[in-house]
Amino acid sequence: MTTGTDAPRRTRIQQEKRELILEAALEVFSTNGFRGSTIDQIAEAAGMSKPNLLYYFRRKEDIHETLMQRLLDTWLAPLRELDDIGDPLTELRSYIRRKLEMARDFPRESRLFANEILQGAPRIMPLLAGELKTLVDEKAVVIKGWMRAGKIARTDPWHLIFSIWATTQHYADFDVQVRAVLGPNRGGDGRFEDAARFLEQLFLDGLKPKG
Amino acid sequence: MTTGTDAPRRTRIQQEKRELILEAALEVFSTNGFRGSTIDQIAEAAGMSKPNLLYYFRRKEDIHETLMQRLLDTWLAPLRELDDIGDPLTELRSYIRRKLEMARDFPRESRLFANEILQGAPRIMPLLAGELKTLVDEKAVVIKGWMRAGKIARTDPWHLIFSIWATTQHYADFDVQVRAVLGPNRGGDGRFEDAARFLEQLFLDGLKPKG
DNA sequence: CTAACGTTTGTCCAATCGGTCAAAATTTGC
DNA sequence: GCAAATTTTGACCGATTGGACAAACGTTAG
Repeated sequence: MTTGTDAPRRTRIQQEKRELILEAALEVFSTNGFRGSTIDQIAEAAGMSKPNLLYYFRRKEDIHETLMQRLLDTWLAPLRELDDIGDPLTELRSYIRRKLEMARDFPRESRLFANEILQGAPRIMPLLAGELKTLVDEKAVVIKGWMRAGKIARTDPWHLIFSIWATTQHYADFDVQVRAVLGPNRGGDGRFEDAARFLEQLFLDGLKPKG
Repeated sequence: MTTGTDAPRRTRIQQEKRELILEAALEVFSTNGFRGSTIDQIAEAAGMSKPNLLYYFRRKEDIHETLMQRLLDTWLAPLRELDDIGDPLTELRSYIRRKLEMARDFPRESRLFANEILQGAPRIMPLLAGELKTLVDEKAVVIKGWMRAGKIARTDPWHLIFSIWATTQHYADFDVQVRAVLGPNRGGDGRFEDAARFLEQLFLDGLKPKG
């Protein structure tokens, strides 16, 4: 009731232009943060005038809000897919791989999310303590089951999920640093394959020598 | 020559007030980002008027620059300490522990750094490709030596360092999310001990069951 | 006391910001 | 073609921003 009608009933032009604006806003917001971005920047990136943009989104915050709502769904999709069918280690390995692919293919989304969290998540705090916590708690139960069954080592499921998030999203959020440190040779397109190989080994075997 | 005199020759009051301003600016910048922070906010946090603040730092950027320069040194100190003396696994374990303690004790510094990197590191890019890369390459050689000696498993030293950075700084940069997901019970002060235990196990043994 | 120096503040400014509005241009339904 | 509805724009507004500046304040050495 508070967020307007369920069926926005938009024209074809409205849908296209709104999509154009959201795409431009993702680019601008993810690199400058919310307060660091201006409506003019977004309008220019979308190829339209500022008043024209404000015809489709009345306030700057509306753009950001729409962007965040869409983002969370796609962003949590890989975790939702983590299921009890199949081998646990394989399941976890493919979750890590999927998350790393998202960091590679959707770095702007990752940075937008990181920006929001860094600043204390003022706009999505309820979602974190609600929807997100519920989902993670749910998956923690699944993982605990695997531990009880002796399929994976006993450890803390919540921190395990955190570590997967941290290591994979690092390649999107800290991409500049990763490329700078790896240098021109190793910092090229192959860095994600290297990361995938490393992470797989880390999460499966750790660092202790085989002997 | 381009950065003025080597000895700024400041009075006692100047040193104290500059320190006060930097402390206030760390608080403000780390929570709002550079563009999201105003001189007025920093001045108020430092308990002085805006023109008075501008008497000690002529431009907003000067405060940020001074802050970043100091930050990098202390931030990289744990990695510098990573040495060839002592047992490799112990050495790595204590590096992880030190980094996690820094995330716990200096979260504002971590967020300030994360903010800068997220936005493409416009102000410290030369440092990343220079000083930072040199240091990491140096330590990568040390780690490679451990691998050749059979002391730790063979893997990519650079990505190993990335994963330590990512997992430890996650508890500072994404603190709001961590606390929200862990909930009121487990999200209290004990979360860093839990994280330390988990990370130690992850980096040493991975997830494969012991059997 | 007073001159010199370092410190603090009130006032002001130009630029930029998010957002409004009425009018013009365009598309759409008939 | 034409009228209604939709889309686009130029001009504008008040608020906020980073920063300048001169005057005032305080302190200290002589």
